[in-house]
Amino acid sequence: MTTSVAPTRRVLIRQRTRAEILDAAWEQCRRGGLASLNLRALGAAVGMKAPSLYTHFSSKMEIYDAMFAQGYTAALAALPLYAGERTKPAVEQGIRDSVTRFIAFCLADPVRYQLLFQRTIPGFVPSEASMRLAYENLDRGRQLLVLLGLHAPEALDLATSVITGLVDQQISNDPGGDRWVRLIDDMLDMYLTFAIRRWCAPARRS
Amino acid sequence: MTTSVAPTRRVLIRQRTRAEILDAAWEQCRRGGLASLNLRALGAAVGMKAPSLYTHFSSKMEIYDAMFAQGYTAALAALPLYAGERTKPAVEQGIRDSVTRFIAFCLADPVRYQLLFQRTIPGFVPSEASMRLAYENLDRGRQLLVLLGLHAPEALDLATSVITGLVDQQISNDPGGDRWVRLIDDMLDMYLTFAIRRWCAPARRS
DNA sequence: GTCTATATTTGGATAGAC
DNA sequence: GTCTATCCAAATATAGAC
Repeated sequence: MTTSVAPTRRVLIRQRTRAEILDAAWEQCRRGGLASLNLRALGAAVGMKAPSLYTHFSSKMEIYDAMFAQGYTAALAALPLYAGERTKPAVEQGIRDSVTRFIAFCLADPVRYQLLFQRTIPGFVPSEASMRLAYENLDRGRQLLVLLGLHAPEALDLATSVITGLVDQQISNDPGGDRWVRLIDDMLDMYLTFAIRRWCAPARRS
Repeated sequence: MTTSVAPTRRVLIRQRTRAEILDAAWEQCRRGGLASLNLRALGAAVGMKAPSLYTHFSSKMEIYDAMFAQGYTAALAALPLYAGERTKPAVEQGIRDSVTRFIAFCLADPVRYQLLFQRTIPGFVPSEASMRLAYENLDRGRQLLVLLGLHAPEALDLATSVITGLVDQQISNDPGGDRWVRLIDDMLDMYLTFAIRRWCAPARRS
């Protein structure tokens, strides 16, 4: 316990080196795809040899895990909790903004999207700490829907489904373009109209 | 030209061997993931050594390509052209059936889905012949929507987006379960209601 | 904390005998 | 057409010197 009291200069340097390595790792993945992460090249990019990386990360998978945690932390930052009025039109607009921002966040870095939201790295299993960030993220989406009166778990599942569907198609079939991005407003109209009618039970009917 | 007149016994045997290899390749991928395809193990599975595979396929990527073509051929078979009545309710039911069948086809073999509909194998680029099968598949979806009066390209893009979104979420977050499969009918209600209102211009407006 | 050297594994592909 | 023998090229990870 006493060890963490004084944030030594040495510790700060280590943290900076770690951050540099992760930056280089992102850069390398963006260029060659998520699976292309390579310790020799990564070492070279930060001016060291591959074995030296093991001073900072105990394995390649731990690097992926740190990237995973960074990505979800960024996602949470991109989706602040809604703090506007609680009137229905305001909340609905808040949701529209959040979803639009979330999709922009995803498309801004397809490799990050792949790491965070698809299961594509063979041996990679996120640590518990990282998974907590992921759950927190999903929960933020849930809270948004609750503000609209959408408490049903199905409402959230359908929402994640239409959002990731749109992002996936955009990335897979029109990378860098806007063929699906253009459909965001239609998608939101479609989803909100349906979800509110289906799960918001205006009076007491099922 | 004259060479293809007589389908020799030798040729038939070659075709059977090819088919055996591909079956084993699917099996191997289903077990270890799409990227796990390995020529030594594949050879062993069909009772030969790795180099012998090169008699039948000129490279590993050519095996993926053959699997890709097989997969899309199966997809086309799973989605026969609609041949029922042309009344609107009948056509709409036909679409619902087709989509439901298509989703079942996708979920029946997640590895196949990954190969056909996601970009996940590093160096793999489908051949032109294989791509034609992929386009033919998409076109079948387009034809279905046209029967409903949905000619807008956006209607097709939104449809592929909601369908793949549902499949992706099911595979990624509840493999083998039905958490998203249960939402198929809701998803169809949502999409069809919206798409018809949005793009079917009942009178001459917009 | 970083290096050199190396172990270890893996896996695609080719040459040439049979 | 299939084999054995090999080549070649990654790439992760460890040992031990400095």
